[in-house]
Amino acid sequence: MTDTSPNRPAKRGRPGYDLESLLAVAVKLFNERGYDGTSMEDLSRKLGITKSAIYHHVPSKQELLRLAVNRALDGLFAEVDKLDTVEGRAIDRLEHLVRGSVAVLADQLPFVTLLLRVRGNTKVERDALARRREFDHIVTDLAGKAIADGDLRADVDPATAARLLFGMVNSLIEWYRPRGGLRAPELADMVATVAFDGLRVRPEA
Amino acid sequence: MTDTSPNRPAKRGRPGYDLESLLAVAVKLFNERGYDGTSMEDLSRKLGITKSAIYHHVPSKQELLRLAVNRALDGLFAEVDKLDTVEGRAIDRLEHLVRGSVAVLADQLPFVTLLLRVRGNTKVERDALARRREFDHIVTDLAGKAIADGDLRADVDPATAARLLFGMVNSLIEWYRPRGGLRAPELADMVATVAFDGLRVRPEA
DNA sequence: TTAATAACCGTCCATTCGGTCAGTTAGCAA
DNA sequence: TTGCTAACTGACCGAATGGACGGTTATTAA
Repeated sequence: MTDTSPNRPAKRGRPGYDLESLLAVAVKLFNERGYDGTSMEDLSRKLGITKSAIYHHVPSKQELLRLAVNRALDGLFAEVDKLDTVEGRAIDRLEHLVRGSVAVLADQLPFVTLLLRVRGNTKVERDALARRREFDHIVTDLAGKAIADGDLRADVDPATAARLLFGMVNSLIEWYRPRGGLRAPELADMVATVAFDGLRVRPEA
Repeated sequence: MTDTSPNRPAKRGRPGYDLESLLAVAVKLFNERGYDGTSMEDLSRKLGITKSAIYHHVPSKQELLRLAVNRALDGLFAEVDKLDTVEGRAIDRLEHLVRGSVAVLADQLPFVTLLLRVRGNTKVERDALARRREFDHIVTDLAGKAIADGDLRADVDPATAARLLFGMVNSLIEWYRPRGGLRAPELADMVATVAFDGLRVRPEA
C-alpha cells in the first residue's frame, strides 16, 4: 500500500531512506523482536546503513516509537470522529466502530501492533496508553447506551462488554496478515458477526 | 493464593527468598516493564537484595523466563488433558477448554501474561511459542469438529474461529485482576456466553 | 558446639547500549 | 561547474547490561 523502498525516483538530495521508509522498517523490526529487544545496531543492520545514519532522520529511538503509536492512534480516533455521521441506535454505532477499527488495524497493522504492546515504561509510552484509555472510554460509553437501549445483553456490564469486544478485535494483530486471502471488509464482517451473534449455531425457530 | 513473601517459618538455612518467592516478584516486574525492559539491577532493587544474590537462585535471566512460561503452559495443557474425561459433543468440549483456560489464566495470571507476550527472540521463547502453537492446534481441531457437527457457524473456518475465541480469552490478561469483585467462574461464564452466544440481545421467539 | 544448609554481599568484567560529532558523498537544479 | 540538499560514514563516549567469583552471614538439625 505505502511505498517503503529506498531509492524511489524524483527526489532532491542523495537517495536512500527518508523518515517514512525508515520508520516502516523500524516498526516491522520492533514488532518482530519487541521495542526494548531491538537495539539501534540491530535496526541499522536491517536497514543496511550505519547506526549514526539513523540519527540523521530521527533524534532518538523513542521518537520512532512515538511516531508509530501516534499514527495508529490517529487512525483509530478518525474512526471515532466518523461516528458523528452515523445515524441509528448505539449498537449500530458500536458495530460501525468495530468495523472501522478492524479496517484501521488491517490497513496500519504494524503501527497498531506496536501500539497494543506498549507497556508504559517511558513518557512516550504513558502518553500512548492515556490515549488508548480515552478510546476505551468511548467504547464503554457506547456499550452502556446500547445496553440501556436493550440491544446489548444486560448481564454483562458496559466496561466488560467493551473489553471483551475489543479484546477480540485487537487479537487480530496476532495472526491477521493482509497478504493472505482474507480482505479487511470480510474480516470485519467475521469479527462483527462472531462478537455480536456468537460462534454457536442457533436452531432456527 | 500462593505465599510469595520472604521469611516464612520453618525452613533450613538463612531466611530470605527462595526460587519460588523470587520468581513471583520477577514475573510481576517483567509484566510491568516487559522482559527486555527489565534489567537484573531493576529486579534486584525490587527484591531488596543485590544482583549477585539473584544468581544464587537462578543461573540466568532467561531461566526465570523459562520457569514462568512453562508454568503457564503446563497449566493450559493440564486443561487439555482433562478433556479426555468430558463426554459429549465437540462444542461442549470446546466450551470446557475455554472455561478451563480462563480458570488457569485467572489462577496463574502473571505466568500466563508473560507467556502471551513472548516474541521468539531466544530459544527459550521459541520453545514457548512452539508449545503455544501446539495448544492452538488442539483448539482448531475442536472447532473443526464442532463445525462438522453443525454446532459452530460454518461461515467461519476452524482456524479463524479458534483464533477469535482465544483472542477474546487471552485478552483477559489486559484487564482482569483477581482482587476485583469478579471471580474466575463468573468470568468464565461471561466469556463463554459472549463468545458462543454473542453480545447482542436476540428478540425472543 | 558444631556441621550442614542456604541466602546473601562486594567487586569486577567484557560487551552492548543509545547517542554525539565532524566530516563525506550522491544526486538535482541553475 | 557550481551550489544546494539530503543521506550517510567512522570514530568515539559514558552508562548500563548480564554475569562471574570468592567470601560471608543467618538459621536449623545433630
